[in-house]
Amino acid sequence: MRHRTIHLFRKGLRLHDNPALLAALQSSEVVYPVYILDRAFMTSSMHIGALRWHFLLQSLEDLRSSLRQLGSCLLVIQGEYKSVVRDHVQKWNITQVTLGAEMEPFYKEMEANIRGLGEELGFQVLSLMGHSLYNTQRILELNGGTPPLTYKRFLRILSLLGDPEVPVRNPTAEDFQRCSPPELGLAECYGVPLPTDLKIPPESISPWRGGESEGLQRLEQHLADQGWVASFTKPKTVPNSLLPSTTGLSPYFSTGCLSVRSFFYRLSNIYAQAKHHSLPPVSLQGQLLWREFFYTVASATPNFTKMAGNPICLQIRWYEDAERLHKWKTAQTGFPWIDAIMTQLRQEGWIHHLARHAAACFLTRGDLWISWEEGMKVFEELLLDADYSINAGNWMWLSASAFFHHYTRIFCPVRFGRRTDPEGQYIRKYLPILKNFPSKYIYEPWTASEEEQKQAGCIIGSSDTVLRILLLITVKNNYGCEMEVPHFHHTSLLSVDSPSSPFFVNAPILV
DNA sequence: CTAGACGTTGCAGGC
DNA sequence: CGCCTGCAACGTCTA
Repeated sequence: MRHRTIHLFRKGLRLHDNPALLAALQSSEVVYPVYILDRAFMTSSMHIGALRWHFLLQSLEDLRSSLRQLGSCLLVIQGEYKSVVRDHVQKWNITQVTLGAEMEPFYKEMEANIRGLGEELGFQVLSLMGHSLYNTQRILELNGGTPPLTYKRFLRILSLLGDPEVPVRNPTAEDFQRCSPPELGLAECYGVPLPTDLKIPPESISPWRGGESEGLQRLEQHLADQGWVASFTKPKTVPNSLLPSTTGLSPYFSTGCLSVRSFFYRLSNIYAQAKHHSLPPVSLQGQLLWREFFYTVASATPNFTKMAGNPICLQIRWYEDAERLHKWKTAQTGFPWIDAIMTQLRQEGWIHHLARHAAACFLTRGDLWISWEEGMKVFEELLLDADYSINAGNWMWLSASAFFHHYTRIFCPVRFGRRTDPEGQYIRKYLPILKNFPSKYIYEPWTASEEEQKQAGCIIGSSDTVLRILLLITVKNNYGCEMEVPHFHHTSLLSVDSPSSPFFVNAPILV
C-alpha cells in the first residue's frame, strides 16, 4: 500500500540523515512536508528568546528552499498542533504521519497525542530516531535499568554496544519525484513567517545563521583542518577568544540542522587517517558522547530539569533573589569577565563552554547562591543551542548538585578569564565602556585609582578591598542529612559613583 | 561495613 | 608558557 503521508518536522530540520523523512518518501504516493508552528505549545514547554526564534525561522526558510530544489516544498502551518493535524489529515486523506522521535517529555506527549489521533482518524504513525547517536533505552538496559552517572561508566556501556548506527542516505530528487509533491498553491498559503509576523524584533546581530546549509558549510570548514580535528582537546580551548575556539556547531545539532551520526562518522574517518588523535572525554567525538550521556540520564530521571523530586540532585536551600538574578542575567554583576560573557550570550546566543562554567558557577555555588534552575531558564531562553537534557545536566554539574561534587573548586571571576586573555580583549569587545582601561586592571577595574579611571574615560567606582570570604552554607544531601559546607565567596566592596555605569556590585553579596 | 579510589576543564606556586 | 605538585576535600562507587 502506498501512503498519503504528512512528514512532521519538529527537530531534525534537515534533509541529510533523516530516517523518518526517507521512510516517508519510500512508502508514499504523496508526501506533505509540514512544520507546525504552535506558539502556545512552544511557549508552554520552552522559553525561547528572540535569537532562537530568528534561528528557527532561518532554519525553516533554508529547509523550504532545499525542499523546493528537490521539487517539493515546506508547509509551515500555524496553530494548535492537534487541530492542525486533525484538519489536514482529513483535508488531505492522510494515511500516515512520520516524525523524528524525541526524548523531551513535552515532545513525547505530542507524539502520544498524535498516535491517539491516528487511532481515532485511522492513520499510522511512524517515528524514527534521528536526533541521538544511540537508542538510550538500550544503554539503560545494559546498565541494569538505571542510567550510568559517570562518563567513564557510560563509555563502558557504549563499548558493549559498539559504534552507533550509520547515517541513512540523502534523499534525492528522484525520491521526491516518485511521490507527488503537495498541490500547487499550498506552499504559498503556508510560507515561513517573518520575525515581525511573530512580533519578534526584526534584526538579529547574532553571527549564527540557522539552517542545514549553513550548518553543513561550517562543518566542512572545521573538518578541513584534519590536524586540528584529530588533536582537539576541549579543556585547552580558549573561552574568551574573539572568535570561537571550538566548532560552534552546537546550535545546528540542537535543532537537528546537522546530524550527530553523520558528524560522528566524519570524525571517525579523520581519526582513522591520523597518526594520533585525542580521546573522550576531551576529544571532539567525546563531546558528542557527552551529549549522549546527558540524554541518557535525562531520559530515565524523573524531574530532571528541577531540583525538587529529582533523585540525582542535591537538595540545597538556594537564595531567592530576583534582583541579583536580574543583574546576573543582564550583565550587571560588576565583574567584567562575567558581564562580558553575559553580554556575548545576549547579543550572539552563543558562549564558550568554559565561559558557561564561569557564569554558572558565579550564579550558583560560586557567588550568588541562586538556584541552578533560574540559570537554566536564562540559558534556555538565550542560547541558540539550548537543549533540554544538556542544559539541565550541565547546570546540575556546575552547581555541584549532581555528577560533580567539588563545590570548593570555584571559578574565580577575576583570575579565570585572565589566564587565557590577560589583555582583556574579550572584555574590551563586549564591554566597550572598558575599551581603554589598562590591562592591569581590566578584570577588576575598581582597583584602578580614580586618576587612572579618569584617564581611561570610565569611572567605575572605588574599593580598597576585594574580599574572599569563607562562609558556611547548610545543604541537604541525598539522604536528607543537613550539613555545613565551606563556601568560597568572592565579592568586592564597590561603591557606584555613576548611576549610568552598567556596573555595580552589591556588597557584601552574602551577609 | 569501611577504606580507598575516583571524578572532562580550580588555584597557587615552582620550575 | 606549559607542566608539575600540593592544597583541601566533596559524594559516590567499589573492593
